[in-house]
Amino acid sequence: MRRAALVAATVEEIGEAGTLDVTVGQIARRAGMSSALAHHYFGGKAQIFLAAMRHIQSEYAAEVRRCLQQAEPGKRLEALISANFAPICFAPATVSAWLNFYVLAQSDKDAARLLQIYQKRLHSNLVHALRGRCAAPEQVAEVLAAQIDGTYLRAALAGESINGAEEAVLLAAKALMETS
Amino acid sequence: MRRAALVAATVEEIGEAGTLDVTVGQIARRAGMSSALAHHYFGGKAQIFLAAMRHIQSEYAAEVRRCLQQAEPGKRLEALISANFAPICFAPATVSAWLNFYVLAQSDKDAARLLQIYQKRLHSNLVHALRGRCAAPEQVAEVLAAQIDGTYLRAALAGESINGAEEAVLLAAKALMETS
DNA sequence: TTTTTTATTGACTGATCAGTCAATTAAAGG
DNA sequence: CCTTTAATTGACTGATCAGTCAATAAAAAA
Repeated sequence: MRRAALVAATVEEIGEAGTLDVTVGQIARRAGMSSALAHHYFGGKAQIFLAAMRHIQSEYAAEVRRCLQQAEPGKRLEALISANFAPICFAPATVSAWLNFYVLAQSDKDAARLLQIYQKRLHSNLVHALRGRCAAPEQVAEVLAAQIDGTYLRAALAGESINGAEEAVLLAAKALMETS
Repeated sequence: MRRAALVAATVEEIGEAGTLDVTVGQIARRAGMSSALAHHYFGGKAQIFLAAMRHIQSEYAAEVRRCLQQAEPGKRLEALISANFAPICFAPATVSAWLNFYVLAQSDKDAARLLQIYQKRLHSNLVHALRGRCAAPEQVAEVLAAQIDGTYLRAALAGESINGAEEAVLLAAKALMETS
């Protein structure tokens, strides 16, 4: 499928360049087609990138479901954190795409809407996972969401030493639950 | 001073656009001069933006010094966190510039170096402030640095509801110190 | 005043790129 | 086999912009 190839090529290209300033031509060439065809299938550059982010988010959502399902009831939070740092979600190119997506969401309405969906879902997942394990799930969820995003940010910049990221978030989570 | 005006205009323009894709012409016009003059003083667009980030970082460093100085020895960490959320450092345009700076640091050598300086200094400040207040200052500093960056990230995207950001980081800091 | 240096700009250039389109090839349907 | 539909592309276009430069104005030095 051409659309799938373009979505994959988009993530790879952005991951390699580290910026959203990749041309449609580059993406199309990597996907093995002409830039005109890319336009034919998606209409424009913005829509190509949004499709790529939707794909990343659906893979993320699937990973979350998978981890939550096979988690014992009292370990939902650990499963949720684990999902965020699964290889599919935490690959350098993926993280780089996220970082650029954040920047885009500041100026692009569609990106902002897509981001809000992710944030709301993460928040509600966190609150649910925290219920019964701390006194103020809402407040702790906010803090933990920032912790996850911040760890992502640093991962995108570190490149290599991504080790310890999940452990860091787990540490914060445990500390927050024990003291609130 | 022309250079100062350009630096200020750069931050404003990026803050308003939410992206690094602002033209030298826009920046120069906001600073009340021609784009040719902007090139005359800085040499190129990249250097204009780097100068703006250096300015932001020097203001930040000054705020950190100020807060640390007037803090009692046992409250260094609180002072450090407070500095990060001072109006000068936490203004929407400033946070937006930071976010774009992060993205740039993925592909630009000079930006990466500048970012590393900031990260190293923040880390060493955190470790110093944590010494004697928890068992594993190094580890906690990593977690807290991510917490601060993540909170910044969310601030750039929230726009309005920046309230509670400092409180969130403080909450995380206290929890981490009590449990490690 | 004259000269030299600095500040300043409008007008260009060269390159890049998103998006279009008419034309070609291939596939599907009848 | 013929026809209709879909896939595919090379070649363009129009616009944008970073960076240059020669020329002018202003200020400083002599």
